[in-house]
Amino acid sequence: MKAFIRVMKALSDPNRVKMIKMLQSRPLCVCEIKTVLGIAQSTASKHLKILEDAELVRSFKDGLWVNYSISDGSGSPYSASMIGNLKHWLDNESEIRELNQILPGIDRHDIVGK
Amino acid sequence: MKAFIRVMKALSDPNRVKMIKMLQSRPLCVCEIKTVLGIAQSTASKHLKILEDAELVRSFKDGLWVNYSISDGSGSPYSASMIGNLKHWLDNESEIRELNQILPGIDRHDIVGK
DNA sequence: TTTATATATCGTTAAATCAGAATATATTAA
DNA sequence: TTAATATATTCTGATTTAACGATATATAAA
Repeated sequence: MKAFIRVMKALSDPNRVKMIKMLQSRPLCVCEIKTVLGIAQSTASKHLKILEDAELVRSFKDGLWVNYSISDGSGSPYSASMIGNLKHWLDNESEIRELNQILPGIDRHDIVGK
Repeated sequence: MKAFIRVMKALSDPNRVKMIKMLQSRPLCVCEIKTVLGIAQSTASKHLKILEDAELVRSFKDGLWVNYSISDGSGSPYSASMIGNLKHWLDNESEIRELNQILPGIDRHDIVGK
């Protein structure tokens, strides 16, 4: 039950759902994600931790960067199912379409501020 | 996006998930649900409202009783999908098995206190 | 009409959640 | 070693959530 609730809670926040949808396009670092969503770095980092605890995403360190990507689903049937659903769900929502417009122009090397 | 979040939030509480699982056995009134879960009547009523707002359950009045049942899924693809998943998910969890043991012995006419 | 009963709503309190700023940690570059 | 940078963690305040008791509403029974 706890694992299921963890997945549902992880998907109960708009920014976290947007993160999932973004990561289904390509892996991203924290600074790319916070830039697209327009939120503080600490906020993005915490959201990603919640997604990772629910086994919806995973992370790999690459020097100074941490790359987040969609989980392969092997960890939890609940996260695997929801990831599958979210491949198509919400695609027609304006909030999601905006992300997909911005995302191709985002490059971690161009991100300036702190 | 809001409809999706509403469904995820509705399923983010253990008592509400238990309600869904119970209602997948048979329709129930509020007093049966509160009795099985051991919670206050007002608490049960509010949880059911949240489930109904997410289109996961529906209700019909029958005199003094209000019968809650699982939604037919026509209202929302998100709720329809989650209801389908929850037909089998969590069946092996001890918390859910206990419910299914208690439930057959529950009859609204035998419920005494307020 | 009066009484009893099932449910919904309101009021309150405690706990959980989310936000950003500030700080700590870890790695790379100089 | 020192400086710069990406991320994680901590702290604090504001908002949301969940619980229960008390009250309001609606229907059935007497």
